[in-house]
Amino acid sequence: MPELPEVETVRRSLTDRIVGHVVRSVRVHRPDVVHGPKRPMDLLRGHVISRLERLGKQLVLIGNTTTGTDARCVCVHFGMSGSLRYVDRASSSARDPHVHVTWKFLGGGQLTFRDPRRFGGLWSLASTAALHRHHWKRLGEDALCITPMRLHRRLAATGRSLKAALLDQNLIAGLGNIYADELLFACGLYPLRRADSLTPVQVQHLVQTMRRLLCRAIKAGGSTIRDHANINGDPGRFQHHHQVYGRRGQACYQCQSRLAVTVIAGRSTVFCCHCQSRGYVHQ
DNA sequence: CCTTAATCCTGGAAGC
DNA sequence: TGCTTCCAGGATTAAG
Repeated sequence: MPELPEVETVRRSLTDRIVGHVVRSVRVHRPDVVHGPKRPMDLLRGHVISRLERLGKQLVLIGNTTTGTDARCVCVHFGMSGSLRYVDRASSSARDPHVHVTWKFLGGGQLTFRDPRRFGGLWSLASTAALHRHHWKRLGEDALCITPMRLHRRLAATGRSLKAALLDQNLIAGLGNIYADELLFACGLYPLRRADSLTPVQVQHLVQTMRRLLCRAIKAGGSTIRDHANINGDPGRFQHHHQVYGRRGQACYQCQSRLAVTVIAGRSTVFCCHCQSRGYVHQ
């Protein structure tokens, strides 16, 4: 379940491998995974990869034509089980039924998009302007860029729980179930507390803690629960640092009390009743 | 407009 | 062992 740190891990390592390289061919094995025009030239065939950008959990491959400057782009949603894999030289192995798109580069490199559960997909866009004007129009600010003041403004505008608000990509982009739970624990905040009840100082602490958490996770190559891996197949290591995610019923590392679980916005939410009550008034 | 719930999908784990 | 059932969840869409 790639969230911001996992996608950023992929962005950085893939940048090193494909920026400046020319896409020689594109094969779409499952057309329904691609949204928008899906001919090879729409998916960057004949383009040189100029850069890779990320907003929240979405990664975009930006290409320039070898003659012009206007850039097509391919936006990658990883969903639950999506992954990108890069090899310098493709080996002739039996086709993986979960590989939906393959790019081949001049020089022999090969990039594949694999997604067994198919919650993810690719969006083919004519330009970065189209990306920002349409595809990313409603997406919130990136979790690593948002300022305390701007997050406070957005949280203050919703009556939902803090957990539900943090998971809403239109409010803030990048957090999923893992990092939302880990963040709330790190801040000592009760997940069901109303988002609009946080003071500016509390949001400041939230943002500071969020940046630290996400940066530590990126340094560790993200969290590998089941599917996430870097482009060479290496798993992340941050799952060993999780305090609450996936630990329902186990002892809190801080106070040893049993971690509770509840469902918020359709997602199981693990938290410590004792440690996560900061500023919450019980009724 | 705001919020919640259902939907998509497969592989792994748990239960019998 | 082998079968069934359940569960995980990001983004979109529909419904309230």
